[in-house]
Amino acid sequence: MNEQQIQNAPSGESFPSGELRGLMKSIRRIVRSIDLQSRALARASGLTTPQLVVLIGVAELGEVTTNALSDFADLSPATVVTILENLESRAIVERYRSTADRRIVYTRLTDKGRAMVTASPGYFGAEFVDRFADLPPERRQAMLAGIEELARMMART
Amino acid sequence: MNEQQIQNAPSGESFPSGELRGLMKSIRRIVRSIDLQSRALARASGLTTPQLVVLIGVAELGEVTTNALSDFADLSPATVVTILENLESRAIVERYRSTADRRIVYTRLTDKGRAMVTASPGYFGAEFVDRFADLPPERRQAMLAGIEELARMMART
DNA sequence: TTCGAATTATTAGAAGTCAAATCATTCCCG
DNA sequence: CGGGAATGATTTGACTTCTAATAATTCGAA
Repeated sequence: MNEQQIQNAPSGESFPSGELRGLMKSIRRIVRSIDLQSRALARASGLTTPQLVVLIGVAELGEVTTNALSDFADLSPATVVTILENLESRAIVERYRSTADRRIVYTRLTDKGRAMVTASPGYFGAEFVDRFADLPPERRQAMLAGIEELARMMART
Repeated sequence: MNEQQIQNAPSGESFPSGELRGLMKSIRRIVRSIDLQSRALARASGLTTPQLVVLIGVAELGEVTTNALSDFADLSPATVVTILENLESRAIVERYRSTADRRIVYTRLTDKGRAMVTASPGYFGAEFVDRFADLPPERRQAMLAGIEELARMMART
């Protein structure tokens, strides 16, 4: 009878059993919303959300390694490679091996990539941004603090 | 210059431009954590997180339609069908058409499925559950409220 | 009654993601 | 020096998810 069974065997635990249920429900809604938003973004701009995150990573970090982008974008190195190959095939980024250490591959923006970053849409849909902007600042802060804490607690599992 | 460009053109907007950046970062960490946790869960128990969510949906809703499970699990109907076919092939659920309305396919647990639900692990890893349990109740509440609000705002976009 | 619209489920096809294995290169210690 | 360990990137293979199109059935209004 391990700790995880708290959801099925709630009695005597240190917090209400429904909390993790509700948390999973909210997370699933967020995950799906992000997925749908990413597909909509791709239809509209040609970039999925992860592609956009990686692209902005390249814009911010300059000449950057695959692993650094993996950390920045919270994606596995394998996935970053897939995304970079896609962006490279569209001439949005270019890649080249370091001469000092030939294991390392640097990625940087092309001119076209710079233009795309400048013109890039935001991560979120306009409806969401509007709703977010309408919240009182303290509500926004509370929300952000909650999400950050959750992210911190879930990572490194 | 549309609303979404707030992240790139922060000046004169109604909230700090970094907030959406931080929000996306947190969401990406959560999405990835859930994905990794789902894979770990699958290795340990043979069920991914979405499969477990659907299975619990069947357990709670009884004889249930594909669309009802789609709402419950926050997955497209197509994905629910994929998951149900998998669970059916493993004799965890069984499916049959309604005689009253032959468009409808009901799903219910088998005996094996009932046993799996009883023995099922929780959605989250033990480390997370422990950390969550250690939070003061008001922190947990604040976190849940923030996540729920975000989920509400992001859905229906 | 009948036929077009709506509903329910499914299939087909396309992307994205990760773990594990692998390749190339560099580091470092004996 | 020389060779095993570490590092960085990539490939392989499997899986999940979605949209769009399709099939089957039922509903409802003329």
